[in-house]
Amino acid sequence: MDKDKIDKRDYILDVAERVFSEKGFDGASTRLISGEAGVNMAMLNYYFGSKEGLFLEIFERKISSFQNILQNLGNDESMNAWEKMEQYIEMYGEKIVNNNCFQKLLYQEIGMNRNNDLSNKLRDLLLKNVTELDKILNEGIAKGEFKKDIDIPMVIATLYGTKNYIINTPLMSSRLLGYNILNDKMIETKLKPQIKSFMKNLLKAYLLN
Amino acid sequence: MDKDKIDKRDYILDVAERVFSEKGFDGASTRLISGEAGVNMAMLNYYFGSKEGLFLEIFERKISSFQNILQNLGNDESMNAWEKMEQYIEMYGEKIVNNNCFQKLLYQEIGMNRNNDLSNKLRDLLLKNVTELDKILNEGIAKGEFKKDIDIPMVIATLYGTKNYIINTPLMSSRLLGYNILNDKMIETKLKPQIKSFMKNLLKAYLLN
DNA sequence: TTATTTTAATCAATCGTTTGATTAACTTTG
DNA sequence: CAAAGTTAATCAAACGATTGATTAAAATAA
Repeated sequence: MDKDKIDKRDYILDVAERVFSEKGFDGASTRLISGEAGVNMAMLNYYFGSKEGLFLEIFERKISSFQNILQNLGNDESMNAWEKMEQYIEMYGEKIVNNNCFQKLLYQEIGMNRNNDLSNKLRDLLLKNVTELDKILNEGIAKGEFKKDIDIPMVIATLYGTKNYIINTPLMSSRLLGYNILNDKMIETKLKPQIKSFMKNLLKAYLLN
Repeated sequence: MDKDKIDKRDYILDVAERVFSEKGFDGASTRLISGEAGVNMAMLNYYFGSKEGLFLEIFERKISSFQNILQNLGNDESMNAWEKMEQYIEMYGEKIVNNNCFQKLLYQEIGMNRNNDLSNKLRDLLLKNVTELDKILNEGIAKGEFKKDIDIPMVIATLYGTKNYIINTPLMSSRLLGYNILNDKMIETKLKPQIKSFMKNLLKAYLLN
């Protein structure tokens, strides 16, 4: 059946996403990925052409869902700039737990600073999200909600940098925070509320007049 | 000469540090490192035992200089907590340019979350730095300089996360900031002042009463 | 000489990929 | 309907290339 074929492709992508994020691109061998997925090694090349093709598809699968989530927020006229920021932080806090290993994989690849098609594509994708945030911050300045001298690029770097620091170095962060952030329940009950609350307080103090 | 031998060892370490941080541990083959350093491949194993031994020595070379830099600050009685924070941010801003590729290599390895001796050693080292910062923040709360409800671990994560985000994704950050942070002159004249100034303003707004 | 440093050649292991054969399901033909 | 043909899916096996590591010989220094 066609359905089964799609499911199997998707299943391989699921497994590969996990293995890549655990081991990195180089560390995740095609033998390991195919082994974990319970399929023959040759299937990876059969379905995705190459290891890099497989890697690419993992990201492309997510792109569409990334695209329009933030655009609706940016164009919403019923909220002021700070309310949009709060909403942005809420969504961003949710993603930490939901796309944990995808986010890690994403920034791991970007951190390599390769100049291949894949890396450039990923950078463009992330910059699209950044542009939405940039729009909100500029709107806040224009409307007099935010201080005039705020450093927009640095605010963006802070927002994403703090999140990445925590989820990319879980063994460090767990000792820093005092609880195990590799535990899903801890992420849900402690990390998510903590990071949302902190970011709102931090940016409220910095942005608002 | 013994001198030359030490110099050559050190030179290999310099080159390896750069290559590792550019390509990652797996991506940096012994052939590439030895080629860049202009020495025979076998020299790496002769001097450092193995590839991992070489990797380890790169970090061990830096550890001693890391140790006591911050301790002097923490024990200084002539400054109040916020002045110490400012001083901390100054030193932290300087390190961005000075130990650029070492910092990158450091967090790249920690991000792997391996459970070998090396990774555990590195985590302990970083936590030592963190402890100093923790001390300053607690002192500020105790003395009534800082708000009582500040989130200390998250402040630390923000400080290091923002820095790492910028230096680990230079191609992203350059587009975000509007200038090329791979250019040393740009780092010196623009990035360093900007990140120092921003961090002081951000934390001043969040920490101070 | 003796001891140390450096080299080229080679090792087994692993990498991503390709191959040719086989299976199963669907389509076409008679 | 049944036989023949066609297709995609899957497999074990092997490919050439590259990996980190080792060797024994050559070069250098003491």
